Amino acid sequence: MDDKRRLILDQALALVDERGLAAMSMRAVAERVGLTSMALYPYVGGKDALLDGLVDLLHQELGTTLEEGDGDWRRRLHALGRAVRRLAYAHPGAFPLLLNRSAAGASASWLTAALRGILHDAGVPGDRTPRLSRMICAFLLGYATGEVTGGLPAAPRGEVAEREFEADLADLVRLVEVAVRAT
Amino acid sequence: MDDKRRLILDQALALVDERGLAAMSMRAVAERVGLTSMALYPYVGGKDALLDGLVDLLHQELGTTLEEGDGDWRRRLHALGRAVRRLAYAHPGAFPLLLNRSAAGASASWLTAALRGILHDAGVPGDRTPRLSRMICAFLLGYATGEVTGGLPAAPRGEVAEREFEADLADLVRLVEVAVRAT
DNA sequence: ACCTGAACACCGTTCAAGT
DNA sequence: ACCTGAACACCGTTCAAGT
Repeated sequence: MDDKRRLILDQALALVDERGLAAMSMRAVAERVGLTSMALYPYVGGKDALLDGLVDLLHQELGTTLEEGDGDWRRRLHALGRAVRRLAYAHPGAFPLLLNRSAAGASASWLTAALRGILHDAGVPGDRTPRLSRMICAFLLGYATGEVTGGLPAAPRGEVAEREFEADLADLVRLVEVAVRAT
Repeated sequence: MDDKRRLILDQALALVDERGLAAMSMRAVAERVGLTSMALYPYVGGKDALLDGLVDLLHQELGTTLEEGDGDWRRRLHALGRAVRRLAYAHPGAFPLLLNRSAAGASASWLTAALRGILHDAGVPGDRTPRLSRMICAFLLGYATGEVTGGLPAAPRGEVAEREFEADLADLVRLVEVAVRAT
């Protein structure tokens, strides 16, 4: 079965959620699944590959969470930004992996594709969308990571942080509008 | 002597530069310094604290590298952005620590202070500078981290990447200008 | 004061062996 | 086919002991 691999990855993510990334040893994951650590290797292939699997899982969850609305691009950009931030708070231990590990997997390029689609619909000229989408991606991942790890200095907390993030998203919209007008 | 602590941190950073973060064990650092791992504890106090020390070292190096020019704010923002990116390429193994570990140290808030100073001189209203400076900080750290880890999808390489980053910085300048006009 | 040896409880990973 | 026991070379950290 290949859903065994999925089961292992799910349990690994749950473990990281509950006890942090440092607590995720092969042995601890195996115990959660009811196996020995050596039994995991055929399914997930070593710890490094397991971590890549978690990155993939997070990207998938982002895609699932996000209601792929066909509303106007501003609303979709807001929705994407909020989804990224929610993902960070849902998995504070695992989320930093997104920016720290190579985004080679197919589900990783989903984010880029979604972002480019939004910019396209906003009217951003085609030669500008790759760079602008990478910029926004870097901001969203960097911001959410910093919020969840405390890596960004002088970060607010709770409801204030939420309002500030909304204002940031509005600034991103403005950045896109400037790119459109500069055509 | 307290320069012994500094010597240990320097050797730890050099080790990470040469062989990656995963290779930085207490024992490996100690061997580089000519001691046993147990001798490090009084100076750096455990591995976690050593990593915090590396974060501090990177922030300090950023402050040193950056010619604190008194030119116009646009040039200073460019200089700051380039300094952050250069730091990432100088220490690709250690740089991701900046966003992944709590920025509690005094040298961490230096970056924020520098950024706020630039925005202030740009004419950004005082109640807008904290949020805008955090935005730019998140982008710079997120972008440079992603570039160095491959965590940002579809990232270009070499000289192309450099030109794209310059264009990104120009966009940041535009973002600031918009914030000034919105007063 | 500064350092080390020995020890403890853990790692990731391999591989022959079990069913 | 799927799993485990035993083993290997490593970890971080403590603490009594050395000089």
